[in-house]
Amino acid sequence: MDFEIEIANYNFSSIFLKMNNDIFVRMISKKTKYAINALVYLAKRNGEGPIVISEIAEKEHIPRKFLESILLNLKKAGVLASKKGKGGGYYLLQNPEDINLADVMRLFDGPIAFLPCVTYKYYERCEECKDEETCGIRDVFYEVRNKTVELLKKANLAEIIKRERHLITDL
Amino acid sequence: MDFEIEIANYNFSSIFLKMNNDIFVRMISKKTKYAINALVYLAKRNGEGPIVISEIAEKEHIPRKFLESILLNLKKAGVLASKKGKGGGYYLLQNPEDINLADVMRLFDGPIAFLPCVTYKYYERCEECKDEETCGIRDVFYEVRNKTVELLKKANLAEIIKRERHLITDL
DNA sequence: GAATAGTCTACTAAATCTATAGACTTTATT
DNA sequence: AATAAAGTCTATAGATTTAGTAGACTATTC
Repeated sequence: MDFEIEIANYNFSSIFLKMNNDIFVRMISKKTKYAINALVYLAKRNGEGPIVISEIAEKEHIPRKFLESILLNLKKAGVLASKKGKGGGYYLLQNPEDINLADVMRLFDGPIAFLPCVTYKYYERCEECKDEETCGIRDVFYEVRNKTVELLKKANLAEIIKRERHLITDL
Repeated sequence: MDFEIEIANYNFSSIFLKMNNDIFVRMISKKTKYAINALVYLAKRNGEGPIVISEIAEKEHIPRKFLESILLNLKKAGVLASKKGKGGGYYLLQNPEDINLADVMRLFDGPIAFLPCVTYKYYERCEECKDEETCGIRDVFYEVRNKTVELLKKANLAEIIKRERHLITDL
């Protein structure tokens, strides 16, 4: 991986205005990241029966109590199932092929689009917008949303694990 | 524009978990939206000399005082110039072709990537990550970032205005 | 019935977003 | 020189979100 492509025409002052504070603001939340990591972990051990929270927390470096609530959310969303008591834990309820990053991100962080007027299920007009029908900005962000969702939908748990294997092989 | 494509394999519970509060959390900030709208406005009137803040604020439905600080930021970034006193105002310092959405978004909202480990200039390791080199999740988000930046870089002010004209024609 | 393991409710500290208020500086015009 | 126009700078604040933590409760297995 390299980022050479972009160096060519980088015009702007490269300094973010918010240099003093945290600039990683619009990224996916830790909740989503933890969820994805936990799901990949469970996908790798799919079929082995329930896995306890503490194992996932430890192996994936996720705060245990925080992970609890995340897994609970995934259960409510129908992605995971759980078993209480000894020998209990969490396991996938769907096939690894059917759980993709677009859905996980939406579950925890809401719509993937950059603007409310180009979301799939949560459409909302931009307050300041003069005419949505002819908005060139919207047109761009609509394109970006579509491409992003397309790539994230392809990225299911099985695919992520496959990529991991490829990356290891290429080392 | 329609969203039919996606309906086919939408597996998850379609209800966001954070239904009670604002779900439009990860979208671009109002600051960025206002900045883009102001820039497009200035691009349309490029060559007419300085435009006063209040005119932009009024026409684009942006809170005046808020817009002030945004334009100041854009000036500091070298995108705009200003003139004080009577007959003053703001105007583009760069060609409309050279001001693109990727740069504007970065300026106000920080990196475009979904993960700190795939940013172009603000790389940071994910704390919880076990091995970045073989991370399938990173691989996916790297792809998404590249495609997104590609589309957003193409979207310069001239392009946005061109799209607007096309959309009007198609009505 | 004891140990294991998930469930639920409540709380908190820190940060960010979206502004608003007001004093100050520079410039053009009369 | 005075005045009005217009951008600049500093400070503040309410609302919301994020990333947790604490602790009591419930169900299951041995």
